[in-house]
Amino acid sequence: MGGVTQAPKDTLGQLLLELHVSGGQASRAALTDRLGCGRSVMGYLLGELADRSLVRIDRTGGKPGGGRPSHQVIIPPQAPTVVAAQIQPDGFTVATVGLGGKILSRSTLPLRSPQPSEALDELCELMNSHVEPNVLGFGVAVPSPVRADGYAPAALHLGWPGLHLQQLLEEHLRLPVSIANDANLAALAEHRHGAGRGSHQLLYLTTGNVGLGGGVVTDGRLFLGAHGYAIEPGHITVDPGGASCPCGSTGCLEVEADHRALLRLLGVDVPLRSVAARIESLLAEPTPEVLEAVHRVNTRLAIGLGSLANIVDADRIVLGGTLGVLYELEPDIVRGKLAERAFLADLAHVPITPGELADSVLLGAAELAFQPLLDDPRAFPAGR
Amino acid sequence: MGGVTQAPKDTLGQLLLELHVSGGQASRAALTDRLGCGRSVMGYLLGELADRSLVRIDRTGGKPGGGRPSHQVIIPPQAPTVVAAQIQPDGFTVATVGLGGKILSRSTLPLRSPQPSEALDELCELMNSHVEPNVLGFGVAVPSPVRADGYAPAALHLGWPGLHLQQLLEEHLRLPVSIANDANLAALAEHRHGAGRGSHQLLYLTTGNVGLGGGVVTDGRLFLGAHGYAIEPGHITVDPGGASCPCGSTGCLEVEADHRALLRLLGVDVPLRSVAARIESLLAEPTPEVLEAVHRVNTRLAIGLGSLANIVDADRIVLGGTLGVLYELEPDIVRGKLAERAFLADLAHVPITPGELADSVLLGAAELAFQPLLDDPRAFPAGR
DNA sequence: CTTGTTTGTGCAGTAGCTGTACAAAGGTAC
DNA sequence: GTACCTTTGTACAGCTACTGCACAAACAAG
Repeated sequence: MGGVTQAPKDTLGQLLLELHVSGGQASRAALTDRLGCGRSVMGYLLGELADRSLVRIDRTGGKPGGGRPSHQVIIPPQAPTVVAAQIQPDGFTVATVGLGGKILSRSTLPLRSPQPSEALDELCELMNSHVEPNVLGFGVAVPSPVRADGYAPAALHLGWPGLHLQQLLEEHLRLPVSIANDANLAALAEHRHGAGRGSHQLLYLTTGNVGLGGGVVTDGRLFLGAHGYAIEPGHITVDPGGASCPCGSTGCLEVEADHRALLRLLGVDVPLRSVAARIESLLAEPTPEVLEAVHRVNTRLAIGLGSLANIVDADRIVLGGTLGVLYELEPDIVRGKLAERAFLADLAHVPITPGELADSVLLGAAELAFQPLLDDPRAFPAGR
Repeated sequence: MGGVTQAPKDTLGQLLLELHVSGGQASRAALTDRLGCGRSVMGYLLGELADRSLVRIDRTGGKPGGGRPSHQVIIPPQAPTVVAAQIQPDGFTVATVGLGGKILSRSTLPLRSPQPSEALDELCELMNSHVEPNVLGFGVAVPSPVRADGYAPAALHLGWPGLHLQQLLEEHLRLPVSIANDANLAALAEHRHGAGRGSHQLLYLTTGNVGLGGGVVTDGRLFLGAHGYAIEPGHITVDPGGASCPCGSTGCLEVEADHRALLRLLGVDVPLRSVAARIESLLAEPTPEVLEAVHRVNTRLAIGLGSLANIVDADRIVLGGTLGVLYELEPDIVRGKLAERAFLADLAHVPITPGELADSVLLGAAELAFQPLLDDPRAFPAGR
């Protein structure tokens, strides 16, 4: 976990972050405004970034508007990039991502071996093949909780045992590696580049093929807790007398409201890897039975949302994946149940939106790898 | 809310905070160690603090130990103080508190009028009577959620309507006023001066006469959420089919596990203001019936703790007030149930301790008033 | 009285801003 | 086209909050 808890130390990091979340391009005047610094400071800071080939200044364009037109600040092609990887039950996705959050190239690899060591070898080979001279490091998203030291105690849905995943990967990769939980990273990505932009306290929930994960982003930083395990929304109790959960508890939100719960209500049984696809096809043209099952699941979700809202006090809630689709089938119901459970109106009157990013997890992994650069751009080679 | 979310901006604030949590006295060498700075920096910083009469250096004493004995750094009597106030259903407590967290004087006032405006007039008079030349400001703890702008939407147990409490108090007080929720402030106080010292992620729960509140302290800062309403542990759902709660929901932890819940199980009915006292007397020599009721309540509490642990990932859990007493009657039961509900062993294997402070709420209110000084000591008048 | 260890001090130096004055680049009015 | 306004970038001196180094002070052990 590469310092995601640390806020940028100085103004320079803030500037680079601002440019990064603006998609890699912004007018100099707008940046000065958003940083709240003087114009001369901006000149100094941009000089520092330019020394490190992190920005290029375009002195021509700019929209008029009365006075001298502002320069455009652009992240150039030779700026640093990172290699992001996503581990999924059925395979890997690897991508090269540039500052600004743009995916420059991507490749996928089906999981061929159930043995972690063999599978990781293949993953590392693919990741290494993405390395170019300007790659800073690797970020890896894992469908498992991840401890601050890089240990993944239980990639339940992969069938892997507890592994010192970061250490294992570092043995095969020659650049710095950071790893974290996939749902946490998706939350971070939606905050930086998606539906959570500008939020001060973002609550994010999502479902994959199985399980229900999420994350909280407070003032731009992932809420990681003491060990890195914070925000396991799938395992808050929504009904102590409910179904038993593989985690050992009963009535967890995950067993009551994830994709499998929905399929169970419908009496559908499909293999793990095609759960999400099946859900999607069912929701495309929902029958009355499907809608009723959706209603049951949404009701459970709203109970969980209520508990979370009372703890987190979010100013935005983003629902990733098909969770957003389920919500949009009956937003008023979910909002109503949330309002019942929320302790105060302010806790419930929060914008709820589906996620905006198709590759939130992958982009989040890239954010993880970019974080050291954003935290302290000056620590990176000043080059010519 | 006076900037409790802001970490000290500079090293000077960190130093003053370190001295503050050390009880107002520490050796210069120990401080240098804990700040991780050079000895010359410490000299410079102590000079800055001395210029502001915030410290006195005692060059004599010090324990030997091989080399030159280290000076003692002491907060002198003329250092700034604050006036802290606690609003309770049956009256007010007001105290003058010094740096280091020592209560210098205190007074109480029974609540004479059910009218907020009259009651607040009396409170302000008492608070003003505590003002001396070196008082920096006021901190007030309220048995209600408090919004970041000082609005208290529902002091349910006082019977007061929503009030712009901070504004109302400021009209009668001539020094800066900060207000916040009492349970949040108790959490902050236990972190700075009590059972939560040194914790990076503290989860605190407590009960008063009625209700169940708490707070989270992350890296030394109160977790306040988007509006200031974060961490209402009393209103997470522990049983959707459970008793209805005045908040409009059902099966809230508060109605299932607070003091009234315990008395309800025992068929005892006493007026609000004597609930806590009655609980205390019952627990002093518990009968088998009392123990059984305690068991029921502890079981509910553990369900809530499980949900909270899975979200917060604390490295310490502190139970304030009689919650700590209930826990200590059967710690293994609570720990066991928590382990069942926690998603991972690391989330449950957390030290659980009763609170250490008799006046946690009052001390927390003082912390609130001290915060601007700790955030930026240089902003306060230099020279003697 | 020497040696060793730990601690405080003086002072020159530096990074990272900050403010001010001014120049540049556009539009608009006449 | 020229004068004038607005907005923006630039140059440069100055400042604050550290940082590092060399050295002196205070004790204990021998």
